[in-house]
Amino acid sequence: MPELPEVETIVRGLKPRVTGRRIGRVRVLRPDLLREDPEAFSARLEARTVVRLERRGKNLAFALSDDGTLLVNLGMTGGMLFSENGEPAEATHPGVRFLFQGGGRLVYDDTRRFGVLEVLDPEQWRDRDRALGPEPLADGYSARKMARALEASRSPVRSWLLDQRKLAGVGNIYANEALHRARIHPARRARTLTSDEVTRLHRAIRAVLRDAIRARGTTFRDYRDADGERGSFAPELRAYGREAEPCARCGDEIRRVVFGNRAAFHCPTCQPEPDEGLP
DNA sequence: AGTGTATCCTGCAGGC
DNA sequence: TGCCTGCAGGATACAC
Repeated sequence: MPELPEVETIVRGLKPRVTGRRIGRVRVLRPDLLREDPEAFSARLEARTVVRLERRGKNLAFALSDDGTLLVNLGMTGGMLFSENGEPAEATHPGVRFLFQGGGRLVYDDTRRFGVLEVLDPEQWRDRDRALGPEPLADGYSARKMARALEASRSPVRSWLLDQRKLAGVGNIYANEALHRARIHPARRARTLTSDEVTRLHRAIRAVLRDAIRARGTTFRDYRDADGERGSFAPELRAYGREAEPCARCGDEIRRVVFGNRAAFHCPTCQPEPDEGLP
């Protein structure tokens, strides 16, 4: 569910609420969200202060006063809900509750429980951070850098975009949207993109992520921000979820194809099929 | 190296 | 109304 724009929206909402606050009690209602036992997890958080909160790819990283990091991946249906008084009204499947000293409650909520919460020591966090690709919205992320990385891969470009080791934060919605905006078929092999196409794709990714952040994310069904509010980007989607609807650019019918185990949406006219070269 | 498949889990929409 | 199937913003492990 949550991709870069959704996680960014949650982080922005949470930051002023949790930064500088000391964690009191941690209650684990759903131990399968963790990779260690609930007692150990809670013990590594209680009495620590959140000194900083940042987004890395699709993850939330809470920097703690003892140099540990609480890393949260929201999976498909995870969310972080904050309430100053009592349980957040939107919490339907609470998994972990963080009670702050002096009031304030943060609830990790997740219907399907594909999410993961873990406390990392500095070395573990450093390794995890290194394993992720660059941030697409970083100033230093140029079309040139992207071109070099694409050249090294024979994967379909949509699969490349979903690989968090190549680029951190893009998921299925925004991969499809960026490819539609850039007029590139999702199954094109990464290394076959022309330099014009790479330039368009680089620009399209950054534009669609920024547009979606401005709209506070896409709510298809589950996604809610830290206050339980929906994102408003869904009506602006041009390809994702629009099978059989007219393409906003040319009017042809958007098609849905499946590869890499995920649905891909494209306009057959604007995003022509790659000819894989007959024998 | 890349890709299809399965897995974790719940809820909802659509067909009959 | 009820039952069944398929599908979903993610990540990973496996066999070929």
